[in-house]
Amino acid sequence: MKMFKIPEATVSRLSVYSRFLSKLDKKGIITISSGEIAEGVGVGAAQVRKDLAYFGEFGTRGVGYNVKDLHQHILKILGLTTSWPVVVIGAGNLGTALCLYDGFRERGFNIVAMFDVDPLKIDKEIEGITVYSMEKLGDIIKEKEVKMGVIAVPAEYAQQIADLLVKNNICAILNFAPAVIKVPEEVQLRNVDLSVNLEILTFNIVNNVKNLY
Amino acid sequence: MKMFKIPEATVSRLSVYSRFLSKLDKKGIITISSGEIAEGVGVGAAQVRKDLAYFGEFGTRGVGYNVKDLHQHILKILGLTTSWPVVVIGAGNLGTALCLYDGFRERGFNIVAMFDVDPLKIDKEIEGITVYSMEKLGDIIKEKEVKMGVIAVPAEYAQQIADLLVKNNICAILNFAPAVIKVPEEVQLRNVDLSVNLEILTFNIVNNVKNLY
DNA sequence: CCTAAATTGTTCAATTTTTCACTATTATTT
DNA sequence: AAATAATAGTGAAAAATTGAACAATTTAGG
Repeated sequence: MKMFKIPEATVSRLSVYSRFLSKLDKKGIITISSGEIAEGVGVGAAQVRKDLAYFGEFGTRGVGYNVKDLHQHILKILGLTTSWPVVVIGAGNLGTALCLYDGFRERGFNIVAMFDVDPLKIDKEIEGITVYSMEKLGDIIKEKEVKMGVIAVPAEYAQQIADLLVKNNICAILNFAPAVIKVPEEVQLRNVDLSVNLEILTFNIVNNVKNLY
Repeated sequence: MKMFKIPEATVSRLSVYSRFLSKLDKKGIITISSGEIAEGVGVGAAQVRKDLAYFGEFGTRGVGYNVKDLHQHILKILGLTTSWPVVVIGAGNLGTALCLYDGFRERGFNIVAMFDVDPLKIDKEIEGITVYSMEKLGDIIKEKEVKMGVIAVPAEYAQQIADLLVKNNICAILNFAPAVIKVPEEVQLRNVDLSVNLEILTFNIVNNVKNLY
C-alpha cells in the first residue's frame, strides 16, 4: 500500500528510463550511473535519483545501478510485468494506427479487439484484430478481462463511448478525441490531445520561447 | 517582446479553453464566466483567470467574458490566426492517421506533404497529400515555408530525421517516435509518447492511485 | 590497510505552479 | 440613487516540483 503521492512527471520519466534501460540491456551494458541515465534521456542526474528514491534503493553507492536489475524494478513499479489486454474504440485511421503501433506490443499492451459502428468495418479484421460492433463491448471486456480502453472516435462521440466503457467496468481510459470527457473518479483517464501539442509549438514559435534544456 | 515565462501547462490549457469557446460560439452563446469555463474543461475558476491574466485583461468584472472576443484573443496568443504548413515524415499507419486527423485541419494546421523512404509509397497520394522521397524534404520546406515537422517514423530513425529537419531550418518538431531525440536549443521539440501515456495508466491502476478532480 | 575517486541516497533550499481570499467593477433591482 | 449580486483581476499563501549540496558507501590503487 503505497502511501506517498508520486508526481505524474516522475511516472512518465520512469517510463522513459525503462525504455532507455531496455536499450542498454540489449547492448549488453551491465551497470550505469544516474548521470549517464540523465544524459541519455535528457534530464538531471539528481532528478533520476529522486525519481527512483520514491520506490526504494536500487543502486550501489560508488558504483551505480545494475541495468537489468533496475529495469526489472521499474517494470514492476509501472505494472508492466504482466500483459495488459486493451480495447480500442473506433476503427478509423487513428484507431487502426494505434492497433498497428509496435510501441504498444513491445511494452506489454495487447490489443484484443476494436469496436466501431460502421457496418462495413464490423467483423472485418485489421492485422489480426477483429472489429466488433459496439454491442459486443461488454462481453469482450468481461471475457478478456480488459482493464483499459482507448478512445479513437470523433470528439462528439467521445463522452458517450467513455460512459459505455465506464458502465462496463473499465479501469482506465486513454482518450485521443479532442474533447473534454468526464468519468467517475475511480476511473483513470488520460487525454492525448494531438492538436494541443501542435499548438504549444505554435505558441512557442510565435512567442519566441527559448528551450531550456 | 513577452518577458514573462508562461507555464507550459497554461499554454496547453489555453488550447483547451479555445476549443471550448469555439463550441460555445457555435452554439451562439455570447458571454461566459470563468467559473463556467472551469466547469466545462475541468479545472478551477481561479486557474482560468490566472492563465488569462498572463496575457491581459479580457473580461468585464461583474459580467464575464465575451465568448467571441476571448476566443479571438486566445487564438492570437496561440498563434492560430494564420494557417501553419506542416510536413509529416513517415507515411506508415501513424503518419497517415495524423494526415487524416481532422483535428489538425480544424485548428489551422495544413499538412502540405508527407515523406517516406518506401518506393512503393513515394509519389502516391494519401487523401490528396503527396508522399515524397526524403530528398525532396529541403525543397518543399523552403518552397512552402514550412515551420513545423511531425516525426512518425520508427524509433531508430527518429534522431536522423530530426537532424535532417533541423538542417533544413525547421522551427518545431512534434515527435511521435518512442525515442529521446536531441535538437539544438533554438528548435522547439515536443514528444508525444503513446506508450508512456498507457504506462502512466497502468501505474495508476496497479498502485491504486486516486483521481483528484 | 589507508586514501582517493566515484556515485548513491537524502536533506534542504529554490523555484514553479496552484489555490485561496480579497478588492474592484459592472449590472440589476428596489 | 442606493443596495445587492455577480464576477474579473490580483496579491499572498500553500503546495508541488526541481535542483544543489553533501554525507554515506563502495571500489580501486598505492
